[in-house]
Amino acid sequence: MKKPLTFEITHVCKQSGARTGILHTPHGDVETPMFMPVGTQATVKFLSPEELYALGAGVVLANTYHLWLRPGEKIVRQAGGVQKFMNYNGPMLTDSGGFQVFSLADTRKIEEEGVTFKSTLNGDKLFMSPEVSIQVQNAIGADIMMSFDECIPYPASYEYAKKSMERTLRWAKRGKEANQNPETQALFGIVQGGDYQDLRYACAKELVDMDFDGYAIGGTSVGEDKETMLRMVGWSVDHLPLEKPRYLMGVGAVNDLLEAISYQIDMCDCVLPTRIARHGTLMTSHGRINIRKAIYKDDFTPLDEACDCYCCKNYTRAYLNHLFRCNEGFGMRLMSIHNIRFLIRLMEQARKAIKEDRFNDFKNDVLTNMKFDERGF
RNA sequence: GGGGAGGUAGCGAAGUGGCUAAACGCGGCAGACUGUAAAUCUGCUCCCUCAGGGUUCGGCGGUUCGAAACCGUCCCUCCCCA
Repeated sequence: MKKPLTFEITHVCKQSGARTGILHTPHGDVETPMFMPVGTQATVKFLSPEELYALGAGVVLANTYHLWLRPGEKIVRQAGGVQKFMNYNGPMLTDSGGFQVFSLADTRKIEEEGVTFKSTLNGDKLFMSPEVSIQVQNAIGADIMMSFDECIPYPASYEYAKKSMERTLRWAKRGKEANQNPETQALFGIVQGGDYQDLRYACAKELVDMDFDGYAIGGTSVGEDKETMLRMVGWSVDHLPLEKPRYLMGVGAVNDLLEAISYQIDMCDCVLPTRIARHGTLMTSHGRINIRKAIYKDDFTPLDEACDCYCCKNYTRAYLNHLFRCNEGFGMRLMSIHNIRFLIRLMEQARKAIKEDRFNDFKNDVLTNMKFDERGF
């Protein structure tokens, strides 16, 4: 059977064990480890596809739940798939709706068959199962699809984490069997199991037995501390095959990304850079700043003199401060461009360091020189 | 000249005898944000030696146990007619 996705490891860092690779997708090749910007509603908020190419965005995410509700997967299919619909010709990945099981917890009910959501748009009763999620993702047509899982909150009891993880495994199997496009759309399984070693191990092993195109680590970045997150990542990764791509879901703080790479993580996505940009918080090589602050009102220096993005090359902090205070969309756009470019460039630098067998040095330099606080951005 | 409306914290605007240092919005000052219900959310925003105290609602005077609110007077804005 033709494979929709192949993964090639190009180097393993002698210092750290971190690796670089190339992900070959139907919409092109991308280098790993990489950061993937999130475009939930078939758009990375405020950014055009041209800007995404310019940023070096490898893979862009879209969201199954949100596109299912609006405009509906049939429209996306009629458009010729999500890439045609949004005019983005690079590789794309759809999250399954599993995160909405977590983020929309107040308005949903989980059962073995699937999850009943109360529509966030009009209150309609909606039912998403592993089969529905895959059908919708088949219609959306992204290069990589995710299994429909339950992203559980932290903390969760052992009993609940176990019950949920076992159900997520059954859902993964059902989703895989429901996939109509196994030769053109890759499907990843998602390791769950909360903060419990044996559950993470068991989940990973079962998923590997099912043979997915890649494996994701889910259930992190849901309120736990950094130490806990890394513990969960470590356990999840222990029993995953080295030759398959590994995707740590929902991680985008600088220190988290660098730690993830140490665990041979190849892909990360996060709304963090775009969300905080819209809220006026920017990642810079000297740490985090909030452009709203009065001290930037007459600061005519670039946001980050070390950055090569369109925003930093052409505009000042004073101008960004002004645009933010005026609530101008162009400010949102410039700041989104910067934050995404900041993380993508960080990953470019990480890849270079890996290839030069000095990733640990690189990581330590970044974490000390950038003066990032506990949050890591 | 005649008639009418009104002056409340940086701005707009509620409040028309005690529950009011005074709603709410804006502005300002901070904080949060990790597979996006997020251009969102939270806190603070008269002064001070701040679990307390001080001084306020155009000015002055009065009524009252008590006034931003009631009365008198003065000042100032805006609208209509001439």
